Amino acid sequence: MARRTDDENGDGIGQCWLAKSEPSVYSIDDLRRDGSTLWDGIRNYQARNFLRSMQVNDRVLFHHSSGDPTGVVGTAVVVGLAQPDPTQFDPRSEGFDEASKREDPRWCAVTVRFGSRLAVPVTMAMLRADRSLKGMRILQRGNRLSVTPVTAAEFARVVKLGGS
DNA sequence: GCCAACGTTGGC
DNA sequence: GCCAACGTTGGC
Repeated sequence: MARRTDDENGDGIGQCWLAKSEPSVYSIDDLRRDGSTLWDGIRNYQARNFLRSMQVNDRVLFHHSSGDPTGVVGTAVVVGLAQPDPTQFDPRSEGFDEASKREDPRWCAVTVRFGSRLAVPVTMAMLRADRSLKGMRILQRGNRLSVTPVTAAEFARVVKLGGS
C-alpha cells in the first residue's frame, strides 16, 4: 500500500482537520456521550470534498461555533470513510435535498469517534494570539467552511494550548 | 443583533 | 456564462 504523503512522521497519523459544530446542535459532550457519530448535515461542496478525502485515523479538532466561548474544545478521530448522508433523502430533515438521488447522492458524511475534551477551550483569541497558528483557515478573513484541513503541527499546538 | 463575506440561484 | 439578488454563516 502506498505510504500516505501527509504522514510526515510515519507515525500513522495522517491528515488533520478542524470541524465546526454549534454546541446547541451537537457539542463535544454529545460526542463524548455517544462515543461516535455520523458527521452529517454538510451542505457545502468544498467541505464535502474535504469529507471525501478523509481517511480512517485522521485527527479532528472539534470546534464550537457560535458558542460560549467560540473555539476548539476537543478532538475526534475519523473511524468511518465518507458514505452517503442519509439526511439528504429524509423530507423531514433540515438537510433534505430533493435534487439528490439515491443512485447519485450529492452529500456525504463520515463517522467520527470521541477523542478528548480539552482542559481549557482554545478560543479564537487564543488561536489568533499564537504566531504558529497564523495559517489556520479558521483564522482567515471570511472563512465559513465547516470543515478545513489543518497541519499536524497546528493540531498538536492547539491540543497543547488546550492543556491536554 | 449586526453585518461582512461567501455560496447559490435564476433571469437574461 | 455573467452577475445581481438573495440567503446563510458565524465572529464579534
